[in-house]
Amino acid sequence: MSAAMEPMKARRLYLLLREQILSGEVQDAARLPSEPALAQEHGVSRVTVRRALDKLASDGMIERRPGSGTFVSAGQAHMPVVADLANAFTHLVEMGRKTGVRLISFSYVNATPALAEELKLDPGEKLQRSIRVRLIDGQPFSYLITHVPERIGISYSEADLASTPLLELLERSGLVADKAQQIIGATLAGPDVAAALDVEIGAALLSMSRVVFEASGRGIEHLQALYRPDRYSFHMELARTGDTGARRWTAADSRGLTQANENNQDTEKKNARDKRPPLKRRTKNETGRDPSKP
Amino acid sequence: MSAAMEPMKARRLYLLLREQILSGEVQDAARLPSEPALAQEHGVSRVTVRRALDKLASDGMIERRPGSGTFVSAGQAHMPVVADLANAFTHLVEMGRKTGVRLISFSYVNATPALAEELKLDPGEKLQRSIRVRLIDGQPFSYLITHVPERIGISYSEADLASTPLLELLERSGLVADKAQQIIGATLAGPDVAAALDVEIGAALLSMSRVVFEASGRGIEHLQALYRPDRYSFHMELARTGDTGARRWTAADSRGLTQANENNQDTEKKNARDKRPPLKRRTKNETGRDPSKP
DNA sequence: CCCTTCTGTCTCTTTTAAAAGACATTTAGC
DNA sequence: GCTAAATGTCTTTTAAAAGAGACAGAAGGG
Repeated sequence: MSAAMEPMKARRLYLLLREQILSGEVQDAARLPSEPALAQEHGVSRVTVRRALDKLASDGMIERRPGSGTFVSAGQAHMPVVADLANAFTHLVEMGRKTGVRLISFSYVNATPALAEELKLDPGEKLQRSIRVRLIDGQPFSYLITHVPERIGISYSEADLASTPLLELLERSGLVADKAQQIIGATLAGPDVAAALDVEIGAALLSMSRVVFEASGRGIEHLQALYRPDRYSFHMELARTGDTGARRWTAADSRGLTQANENNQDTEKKNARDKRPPLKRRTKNETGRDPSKP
Repeated sequence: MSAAMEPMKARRLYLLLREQILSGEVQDAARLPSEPALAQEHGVSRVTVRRALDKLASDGMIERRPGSGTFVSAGQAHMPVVADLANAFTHLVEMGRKTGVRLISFSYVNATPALAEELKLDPGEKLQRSIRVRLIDGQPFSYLITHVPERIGISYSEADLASTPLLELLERSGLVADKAQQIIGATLAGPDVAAALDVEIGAALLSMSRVVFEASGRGIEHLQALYRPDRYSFHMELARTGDTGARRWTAADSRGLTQANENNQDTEKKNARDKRPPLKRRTKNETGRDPSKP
C-alpha cells in the first residue's frame, strides 16, 4: 500500500529537516515554512517536500494541521528501554528473563580469521553461530549474533537458546566468565536486521560487540548486538569525585532500566513492511518464546 | 566526477552484502558470486550489482580482481580513536588538548521546552548555543552541539571555545560540576553533520547526549555529540567480581585511548564531497585551530 | 463573512535511475 | 597458448522518481 524506500531527494530533505529539528536549530513547537515555501527554499518540487514531511510525521516529529501549517512536535518520546552502562551485563541477564526471544538461526560454521583471533581460538576450531532477536512487550529491540566455540556450544541445546540467556547457559556448564571487552558503535541496518527489528533498511542502529573470556584467557563468547536506538540505549549517571587538580568522573550506580514511557507513537507507526520483491532474502524460522524456569 | 547519493536498489544491495559480510555470514576472504550471478540471484541488473560492489570496494570491504573475481577483504580496520567508557570524560578533556577544534557556529537562543526541562532552567532563560567539530590529525570525528545557560556562557569568549574544552572553561569560571547524565545511542547523519564529519548523508553516527549539573542541581551544560563510528567508539573492559550467586561485572579501568592503527584505508577513501546542488545549506564559518596553553 | 493561506489530492510531463545487452580486458587453469 | 570465466566499459531501452500545476477543503484573521 506504500512504497518501501523513500527516494533520494525526499530522503535528503527529510534528513535535513530532521537534523534541524533534533539539533534545536528549529525552535520547538514552531511552525515550519509552508510546503510551497520549503519547496522553493530547497529547490525541489512540492511533492518531494511532501514526501519528506510525511516521513517526519510518521516519526512523530512534526504535526500537520490542514489550513494552519506544519508544527514541530515537541516531546520527542524518550527511550522505552534503557540499559545502565555501568553494569549493563546484569541488566541484560535480568532482561533476558523478562523479555521474549526469537531464535532466527542456529548452525556450526568455520571460524573466520578475525573471529579466531578475537576469541583466541585454536587453529581449525569450529564455532556455533546463532542469531536471536530480543523482544520486549512483543516488540523487537535487539538483534544478537553470537559465536561460541563448538566444544562449549554443545553443552546446551538449540531450544535452550530460545529461553535462557547465553551467559547463564555458559556458566551452568561450568565455565567461569572472567573478563570481557565491549565496544559500542553505530551502524546501518541491512535487510535482514531491518526486517527482524522492524525498521527501515537504511536505519541507524546502536551496535555493541563483546568478547567474553574465561580465566585461562580463552574466549568463550563473541557477541555482536544491534539495537534499535529508539527502543534501547545506554545510560550512565556520573558523579564527580576528587578535588580540583585530580577531578574525575565515576559511574554512579544509577538504578537503571527505566522502562517508563508508554505513549510512544510507535503503535501508530505504520508497521507496513516494505516489499522489495526482487531482492531475495533467506527465509528464517521463527521461534517465539517466553521465559520460565527458576 | 561522481554521483552523490547512490540510488535505491544499489543501496539496498550494498546494505545486504555489507550485512552478510559484517555478520560473518559470508566467509572471510571468500570469493563472492560473480557479478552476473549476483545480478540474477537478487533479480537486479548487473549495473546495479556493480554500483553496490563499487561502494563496498570504496569502504574497503571487498577487493576486486579483474578476470579473477571479487573477494571479501578480511581485516576490517579497527577504530583509530577509542574512548574508554569508564571515564570517558577525562579522556575527552585530554583529547581536547590533543586535537583540533573548529567552531562552526556560536549564538544565543531561546531555550526550547525540552532543553529548559533537561537543564532545569528558570523560565525565559536564554542559552548560548555553539557547534564545534573535533579533529584528530586533521580529520573530523565528532560534531558537538552544546547549550549553556547564558549567565554562564558569558564568562568565556567565542575564541575560548575554539581552543579550550568547555568543561575546563566552566570550571575556570568557578563552577563545580557535580553530576552528569549520559545517554548513548545512534542516529543518521543529516546534511550539515555529514558535511562537517566528511561522511555520506545517510551514514550511521554514534550519538551521546550529556547533561552536566552543579551541586545545586541546576544544569550547566547540555551536550549533544555525534561521532563517526569508524573513527571513534566507546570501549570498556569488564571484569567479573563476586562469586556465583552474586556475580557482577565491574568496569576494569582499561587504560583507554587506543590510538593505534594507521593503515586504515581512509586515506585512500575518496574525499569527494557530493554535490546536491538544489538543497541549500547554511554557510558556516570555519575556525581551524590547534591547541596551546599550559 | 469573506479572503488569504495552508494542507490534501489529483493529473501530466520531464528527468533520472535501472535494465538489457554487446564487447573489450584480465586472470586462472588445462 | 588456448579457453573459460571473471571484471571493466560502453550503448540503448524501459521503468520509476521528481517536477509542475490545478483544484478542493480546512483554519485563521480582518
